[in-house]
Amino acid sequence: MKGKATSFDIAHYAGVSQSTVSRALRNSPLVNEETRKRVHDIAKKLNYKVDKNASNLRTQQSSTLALLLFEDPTSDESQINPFFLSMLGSITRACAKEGYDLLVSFQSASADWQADYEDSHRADGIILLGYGDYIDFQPKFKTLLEQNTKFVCWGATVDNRPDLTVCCDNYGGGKQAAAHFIAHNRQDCAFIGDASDHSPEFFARFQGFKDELEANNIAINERKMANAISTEESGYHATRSLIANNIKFNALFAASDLIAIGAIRALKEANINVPKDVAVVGFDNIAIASFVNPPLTTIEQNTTLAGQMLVENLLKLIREEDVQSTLLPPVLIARGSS
Amino acid sequence: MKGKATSFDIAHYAGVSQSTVSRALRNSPLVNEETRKRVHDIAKKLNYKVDKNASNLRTQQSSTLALLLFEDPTSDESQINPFFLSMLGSITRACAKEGYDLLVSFQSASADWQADYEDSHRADGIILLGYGDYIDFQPKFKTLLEQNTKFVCWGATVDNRPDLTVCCDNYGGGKQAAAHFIAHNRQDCAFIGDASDHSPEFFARFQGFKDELEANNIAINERKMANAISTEESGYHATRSLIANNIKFNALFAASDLIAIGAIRALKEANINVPKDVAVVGFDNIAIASFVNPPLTTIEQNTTLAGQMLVENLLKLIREEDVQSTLLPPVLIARGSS
DNA sequence: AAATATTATGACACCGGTGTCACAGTCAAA
DNA sequence: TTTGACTGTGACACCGGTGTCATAATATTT
Repeated sequence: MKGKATSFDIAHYAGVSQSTVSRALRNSPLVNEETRKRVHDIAKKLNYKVDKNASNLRTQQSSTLALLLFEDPTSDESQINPFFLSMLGSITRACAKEGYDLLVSFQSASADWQADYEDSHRADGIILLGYGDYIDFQPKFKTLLEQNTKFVCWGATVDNRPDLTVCCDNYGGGKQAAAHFIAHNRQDCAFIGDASDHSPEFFARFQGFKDELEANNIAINERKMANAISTEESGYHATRSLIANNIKFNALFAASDLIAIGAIRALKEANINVPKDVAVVGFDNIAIASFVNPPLTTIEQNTTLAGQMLVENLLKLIREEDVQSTLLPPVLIARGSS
Repeated sequence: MKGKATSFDIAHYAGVSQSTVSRALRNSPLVNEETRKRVHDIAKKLNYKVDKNASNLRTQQSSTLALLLFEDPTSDESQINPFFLSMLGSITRACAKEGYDLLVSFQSASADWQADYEDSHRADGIILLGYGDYIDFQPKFKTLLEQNTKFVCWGATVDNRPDLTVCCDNYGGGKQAAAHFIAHNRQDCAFIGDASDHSPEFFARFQGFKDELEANNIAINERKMANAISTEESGYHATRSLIANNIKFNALFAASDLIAIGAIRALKEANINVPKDVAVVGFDNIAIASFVNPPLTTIEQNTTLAGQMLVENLLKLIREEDVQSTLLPPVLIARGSS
């Protein structure tokens, strides 16, 4: 057999029409059981596989979802944020479970990616995944909505469409971090992350943290805050600058685990003991967190659930079913760093 | 505009035939520059995107590669080996650079995955990625070859087809580990991993390690070897069993970083100091390695390069160009654990 | 001016399936 | 026996592009 077998080849061998082959292979109830079996057998023998392109073209759908990963533009090119990798893993699994393929693609937030996947029928829907400056995204979200492109995003919110967002209750997570410090009698708190609204997730974490402190009559000093993006390097430098400015604190909430790990490095370097002098709490619970020294206390995001929800919600959107806004509950994992 | 725009719509607005639109959009030299521009402008205005399914169907190729990830069947369902995640990242990037999309899929080694991607024209070629029991694969490799399916694999070797394999020089890496121990005067070596040929990569690492020791007149005692798969848990238990059997050693080579990290946990628990009492060397240089305590000395595999080579070689195969067998040089990264 | 080459375009078959419609054959109800 | 329902199948248009061939219009050569 030269080239791949087509349904016509099978039709030929089975002595039926190509239409019948197509129906038989999709187990249409219209075909006779005996015919169905014969066709299936021949298909197997010829190692026949339905041509996805032809089938997708006709049915106008692809059984494929696209995952677009937006990385922090300033982060190190060579390493992907482990939190996203973990999400990627869970999304892949969730897709497989639903019988969908997953196209993975890295994008820079500024690029002209909108609808490049869905309009071209490469994918039935898009999952957007990224930290960072989602402000750039709003006009693109608008375009996507206008085109009726199906998409969900992690973290970022889309105006008036809470159903398109799956995210962790960052605000609640921030509160948990604060409550944890208060419970351990650490009231002199620092925050490292991005407290501006450039990064809505970090912002919400900070907001929850601050609100909980204030609810307990503890103010957070602006000088005890430093900006960082989600890398170890950035956390390290931010913390160093606090230390260099002789800022004192006995508790540190980092907006992500990578930041926290960098912070711990800076603290150690300055001979500040963790957790004795400064308790540190991170966010994400990436795999590394439990292996650093001391093991990192952190607010866990359930990536398995998150991936599932992203996929499920997206499929609902595709099927034009109702979708609820999805907030996942974070859980504080207490370890040695606090 | 209801529904997506097609090339006919553009043809209509541009006052040319659909054929010309198709040519213009692909910048065929056959079309007049002025026409080309006009068509492009209208396409942009209508937010037109070429339907990939139609185009792929006609051209019989998909500009897509499939990545099949085979996980250690016994490993924890919820976590993906960080080394693979890192590979996944670099493969994704390499694909993007070459203008290919990447379909990602998790598979169990035993499943009936062969050719499910390529024959169906979902992808032009397949990348196989996995540790573990590649023995199961050989018959499937045969099927793939018979079908003339293009594929490359990481680690595993395919009979008589070294060009289909990209892998790290595991044997050389093992030698480096041994040389490192010898240089630091640690001659009483243990090995944790799988020294059987179920796992060709681990086996090669062990073989190199052993050969280098023997080249220096050091024998490795079989009792100082324990089996483990590539998880922290497994490394922990294997090491514990060595300790429980009162086996003594002052150097430990783990077949992967995860195993090494588990081993360190077991050693610490038994109050054996790393690196003073036992020097530990791992393999992979996963992200976690530099953050554990003590930081792990390890044999680095260059995942960026590996991903690139896998993609490049696969594309060469697809284009029917010659491919060389590719062995990547590992590099020992000395850190605190040795 | 005629012959030839070049350029730009349209018509149309084709890729390999899916879905609709028509229809022959069988069976049950009227 | 006729009518209507049901079953299983084939013919055929269709999805939205791509590639080939024919052809009209223009430029170049003889």
